[in-house]
Amino acid sequence: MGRGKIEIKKIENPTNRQVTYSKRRAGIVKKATELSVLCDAEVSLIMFSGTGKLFEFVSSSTTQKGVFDKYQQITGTDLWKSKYEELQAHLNKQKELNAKLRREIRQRNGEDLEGLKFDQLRRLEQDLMKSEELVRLRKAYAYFYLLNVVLIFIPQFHVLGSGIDTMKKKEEGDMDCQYAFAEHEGDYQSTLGLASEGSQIYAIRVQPTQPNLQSEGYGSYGLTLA
Amino acid sequence: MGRGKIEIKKIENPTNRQVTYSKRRAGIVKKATELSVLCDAEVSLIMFSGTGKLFEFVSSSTTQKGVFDKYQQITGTDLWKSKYEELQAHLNKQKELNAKLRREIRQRNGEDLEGLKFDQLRRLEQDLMKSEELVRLRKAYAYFYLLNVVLIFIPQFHVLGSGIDTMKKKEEGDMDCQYAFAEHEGDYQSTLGLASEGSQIYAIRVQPTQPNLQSEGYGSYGLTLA
DNA sequence: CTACCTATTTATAATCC
DNA sequence: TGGATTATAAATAGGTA
Repeated sequence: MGRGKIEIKKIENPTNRQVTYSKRRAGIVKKATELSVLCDAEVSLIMFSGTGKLFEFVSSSTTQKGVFDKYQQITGTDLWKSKYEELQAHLNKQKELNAKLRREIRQRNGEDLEGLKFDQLRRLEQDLMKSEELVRLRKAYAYFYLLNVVLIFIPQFHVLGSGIDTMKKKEEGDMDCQYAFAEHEGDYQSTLGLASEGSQIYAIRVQPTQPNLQSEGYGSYGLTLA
Repeated sequence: MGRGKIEIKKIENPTNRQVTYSKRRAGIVKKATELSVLCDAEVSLIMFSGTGKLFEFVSSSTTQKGVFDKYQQITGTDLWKSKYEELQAHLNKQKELNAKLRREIRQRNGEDLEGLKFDQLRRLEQDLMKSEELVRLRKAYAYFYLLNVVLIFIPQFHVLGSGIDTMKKKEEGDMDCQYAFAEHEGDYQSTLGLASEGSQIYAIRVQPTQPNLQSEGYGSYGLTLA
């Protein structure tokens, strides 16, 4: 080397250390190049200086990825296995969940019922009936909405039967409005005297020209029972 | 180096090449060690000989995985990106699908119906009714099964009404059995004269002591309409 | 293969610009 | 920093065991 023997231990002076690093780095890269050419070997050399700066060399016949793939293949370990496995496990869970959901849908669709016992089938039937009722209720909402009618839900009136007649009888009841649909743009004069069977929905004519009678809740309108 | 200047090109003699590889490999590993100690650098050196044999060196302060993670972090590239991205994309698709399935279930359960229009709701209602019918049918099967009755499905009889009376009237019909439930272990004398409303299911008394009358299909029994 | 030997080439520490 | 110089240590080709 140079003027006097070198002790192989960390150079304390940062400037000298950096200078030595630059020189020796060039040297080792040259050695790596020679080795790969002379001996037809694949060589990968990666170096980080104390400041974190990267220097690398890799034989022209390959790439860093190529070297590492081969490295992992030969050492028989996948260094990123855990990362991969975690993702894979997550995926498998999702797939499993998916299968369950699909099965549930099939059963709710009247398919794939072979495995179910009488009691389970009875429960499923009741479930479906309940759902049907909810959908019907919602459909009624949607129907009125289509016809530009504001709907008021009055939960206190439990079994009122259906139709406008019952509604008229209960005109003086405690009308604690819980839901009010926003009005549809269009003809506010439309009025409909229908209600979903067995539910507490009433069609109410909107009179937007009248001053507000109520001012709390989800917006307020001048309302009169049709 | 040695006796005379060396030309930096592949050594053709395999033995000499191998010898040179061994010597220079030791040399470069020594250089790498010195570099990492003297200059406090992280060094990774991976070599494959022409025969595929692996030699490696890595600074004691780190590991090959550590070096490569840092390498990828600094170069800003994930060399195994595609591998993970593929998996990740798959996972995301599953999650998305999952959300859709959940939504469908919720809707079939009468929840989360806000976004649906009248027509969609009507379709959903019809779906549910159809499903309910199927579940009811299956329930009837299960009920008869519970009671140790063998059921025969006769698809040709389309609208027969319900009950044992109709069945008796059609006793002479073309009975092309398509489905036959395996008998339940227990009392073969049980007979039930009920059928699921509007479907073609009949309860038939099993007479296992009698010789087989039919021998094709899913198993054959001696049968008499109850 | 590994170890040693030795003539030579290379690498490089110290120094200066 | 970045080269050029130079004295000297290290590396190593080729050989032998």
